[in-house]
Amino acid sequence: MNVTDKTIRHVAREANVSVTTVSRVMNGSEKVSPATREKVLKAAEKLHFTPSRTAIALVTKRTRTVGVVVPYLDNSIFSSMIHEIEQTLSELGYFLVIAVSNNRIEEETKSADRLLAMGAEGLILSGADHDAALLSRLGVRNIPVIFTSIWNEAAEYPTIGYDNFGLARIAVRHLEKLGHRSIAVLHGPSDRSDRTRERIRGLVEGKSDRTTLLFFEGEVSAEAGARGTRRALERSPKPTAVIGLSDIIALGAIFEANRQGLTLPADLSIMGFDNLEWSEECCPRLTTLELPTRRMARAAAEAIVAKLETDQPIAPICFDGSLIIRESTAPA
Amino acid sequence: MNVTDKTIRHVAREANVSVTTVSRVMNGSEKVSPATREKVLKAAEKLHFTPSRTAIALVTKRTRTVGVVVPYLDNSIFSSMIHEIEQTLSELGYFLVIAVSNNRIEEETKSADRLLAMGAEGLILSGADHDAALLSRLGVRNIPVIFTSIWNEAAEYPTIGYDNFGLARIAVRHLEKLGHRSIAVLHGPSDRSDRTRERIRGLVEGKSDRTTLLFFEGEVSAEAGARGTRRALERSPKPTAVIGLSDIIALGAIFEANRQGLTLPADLSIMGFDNLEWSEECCPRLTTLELPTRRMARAAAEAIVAKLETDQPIAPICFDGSLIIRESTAPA
DNA sequence: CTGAAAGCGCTTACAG
DNA sequence: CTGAAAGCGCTTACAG
Repeated sequence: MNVTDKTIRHVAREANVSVTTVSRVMNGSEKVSPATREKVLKAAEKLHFTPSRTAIALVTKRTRTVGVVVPYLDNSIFSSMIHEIEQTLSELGYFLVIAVSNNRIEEETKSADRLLAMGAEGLILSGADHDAALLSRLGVRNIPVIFTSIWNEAAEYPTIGYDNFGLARIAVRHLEKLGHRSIAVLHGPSDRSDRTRERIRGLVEGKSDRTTLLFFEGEVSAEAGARGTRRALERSPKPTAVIGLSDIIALGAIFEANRQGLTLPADLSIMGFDNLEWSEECCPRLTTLELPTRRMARAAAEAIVAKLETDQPIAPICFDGSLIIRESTAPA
Repeated sequence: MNVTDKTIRHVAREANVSVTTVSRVMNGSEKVSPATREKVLKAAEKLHFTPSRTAIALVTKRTRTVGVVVPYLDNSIFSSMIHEIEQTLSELGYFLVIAVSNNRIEEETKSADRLLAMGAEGLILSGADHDAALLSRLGVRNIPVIFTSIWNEAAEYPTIGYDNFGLARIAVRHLEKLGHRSIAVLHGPSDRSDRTRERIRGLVEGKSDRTTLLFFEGEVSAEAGARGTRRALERSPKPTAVIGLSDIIALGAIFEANRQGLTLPADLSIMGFDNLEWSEECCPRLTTLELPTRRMARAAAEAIVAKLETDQPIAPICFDGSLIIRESTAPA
């Protein structure tokens, strides 16, 4: 890509062979004599030759690039998901391009188009809820797509994720088992996230008739968690437990409870969703639902590459999450 | 890039002009009659034509892509930095590719090479401390580079960042003004981060002779912050204040202090560095040094594009940070 | 096992 | 204002 960059022709000249032969060596073709291969390799090394990805992309119509758009980057499990995807793709000889949607459909659509423009041959998206126009464009162009962080066999594209509904049901049952009958639920924008909607549904359908759920919607942030907790504690009777549908929201709840001078978890049980890096470390240590982020990320990356390489259909996968009981929840 | 994708030739045929003319229209050249331009635009739209970035890159030797490698993605200011860089580049018609180094020189080198392989024409790196071989490779290829998050006029490449030394000095003086004479400093791996070293130097050179600094090194995480605090509180006399050289470390300190039943900030003052999104919300609200991340990110992106477009030399910039005094620090 | 030639989808002198 | 032709750096039939 640079003036000083050597081309395949320089190598050919240096090794006294044709560019065809150089190309074959660079691509590990068998049909080259060991001696010739040696010569070419030596010449390539001597000239610091790196094949032009651009030229290769133009002729092969392959970029070996996959795109992923995530709702958030900070204070979320998405950064570890990206890390795992990148690692897996890298092992498979692929590149990753990423974009952030802030959980907004329009931003996601713009981001996805941008990633496509950057050469993404396949896309990994969060959730199953997307702009219809985007989906149809992807369909027309025949772009492999995987929906992650969700499990939905009826979705337009294969989902590789986990069962938000079932996990939320586990959460509410844990709280009920401890005797909680009035629970505040702090969650992000439900109209913009099917994962959130699924969790809410799991809570609602998983709870017993004697349990009351109070919902507070806000952003996915500690600030929103604190605010939701404040509003929840103004109710009477006060809820005895709060569940944040993301750990960062639960963290805000802890902050607010501390600020109000409550003793945790005696005065208020708090649960999260994610199991972020600091969740075990916070005070009290956070009871939460661990999501199978890394396994999911790896599986998604592998599946999309398999699809790209051998046109193998993508098999939907539902990974298990797990309840991690720590110190932030106690009997009501 | 796809079978169904139209090429410039299809458009030319549809509009009854040459590919040269289509190219000119797509590039907004003046030398096209309005009527012809109209015809071409109509044809392009009708065929859903999108020029192949790959082909354009091959012939122009320009990818309009810049790469940035950051030490971390989660629990850090780097995600907002990336967001701002991406936005700026996007406004300027450029693309962003990113990679994470985990603050390790070797990973950074690998990442940088990967970004270059992906077509990055310029690189934004954190700090001024990098693999010599990488730097020389960048020099040979004449790749524009900017070092961020640091200020160092003697660096091999222009720095667009802030004065970690000066900011740390402000921090220690704030604590001293409150009467603290024994201060625990919790920081990340100093051998891997010149930014950390600068901050430590600022603390050491900024403090008065009567103040004692106790250093505890660990990862950049809440867990490490908690562990460092634990060890610090085993000392006698106990430090009356702790400063985490990142907010996430300070958060760990808060967790640990809470766990030990301390009353904050009366029993222990805690300060951070970053001003993350939740720093104002935590309990007690965190006194910290706000870093000019967004301004810095925008300036870096603009500078590297200017360099790429007009070969304008990159002017180093030092942005101001600021001390934000909140509730986590009190008189000793 | 090796190479000459065509072609991927564009841009850019050059000529008119 | 418009177009024919060469060429960017590779790969891939095809021929030998």
